[in-house]
Amino acid sequence: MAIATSPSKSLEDALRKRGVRVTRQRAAILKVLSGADDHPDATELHRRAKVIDDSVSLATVYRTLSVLEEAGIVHRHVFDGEPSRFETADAPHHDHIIDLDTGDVIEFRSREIEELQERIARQRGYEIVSHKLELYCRKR
Amino acid sequence: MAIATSPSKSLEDALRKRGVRVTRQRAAILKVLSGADDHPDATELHRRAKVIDDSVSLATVYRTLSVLEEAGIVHRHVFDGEPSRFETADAPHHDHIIDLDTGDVIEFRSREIEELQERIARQRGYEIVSHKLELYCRKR
DNA sequence: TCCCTAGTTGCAAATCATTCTCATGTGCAT
DNA sequence: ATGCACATGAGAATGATTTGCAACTAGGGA
Repeated sequence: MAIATSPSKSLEDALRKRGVRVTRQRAAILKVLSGADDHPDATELHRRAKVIDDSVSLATVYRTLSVLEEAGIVHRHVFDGEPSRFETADAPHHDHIIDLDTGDVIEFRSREIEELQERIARQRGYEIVSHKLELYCRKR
Repeated sequence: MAIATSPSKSLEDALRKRGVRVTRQRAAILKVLSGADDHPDATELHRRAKVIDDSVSLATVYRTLSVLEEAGIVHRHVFDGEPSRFETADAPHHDHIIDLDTGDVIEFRSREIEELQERIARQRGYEIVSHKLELYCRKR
């Protein structure tokens, strides 16, 4: 018989394995994060987490997001002029198109660009720790 | 005899031509901006502008930067976790390497990446309004 | 299962960058 | 030189995020 492990449960295990305590509020936030298919910000995550556990405070949402980011479980995206948005780090690396009219975020991936970046940094004597490629766009 | 037009004087003319008033404080900020070879933030620009004209307030620095940005005379860069930085828009378009250890900003340019971005956006039915490519790096 | 304690939390106050309000001042077309 | 639409300084307001602190609790060990 297969073990039905929900995505947030396996994230909880991953956290415990790293010595991070899985509290009631962290579990709620994890569940929300792994169920999200968009790129919510802290306030929105707070709103959603409260549905699961009304006691979760906004401060804890922020604290938890930092913890999860450091654990490599979520990625933070800072788009121009808006609060940070978050997504689980399970998907392979990708960059973003931000629809300026709707705020929608479309993910894309380009191995070619990635390689060019690598080459550029190397030429200048640097190694890339992280990078950000955002296309602020409008429908044609 | 050649007319010695300082970089900030020609910026002043460009502004007046666009119907933007060149006030004492705007002139000071323009002089600082055109003399800067780094990427200062508003507070740093305020510090420098006060040397020229002690009356310049931080609020006016912010207001002026917005005006200059809209006039296309300066570019604003929002790097992760730090206040916005500014530079005059005279140099051709370029992207940035941010040295994570020193905060230094190195400019670079890649026509190939630019074209790839263009293609990616187009494929998704978008046209690029602006884009951001930042490489957060460490010396190798 | 119960305990203990280092790690967590909620709340509110604090920070930080940036914007806004408003009364006063001034660039510049006429 | 003059007027007035636009600018400015000072400080309060805003919005996102962080922090101080006293009360709580996860989860390893007895």
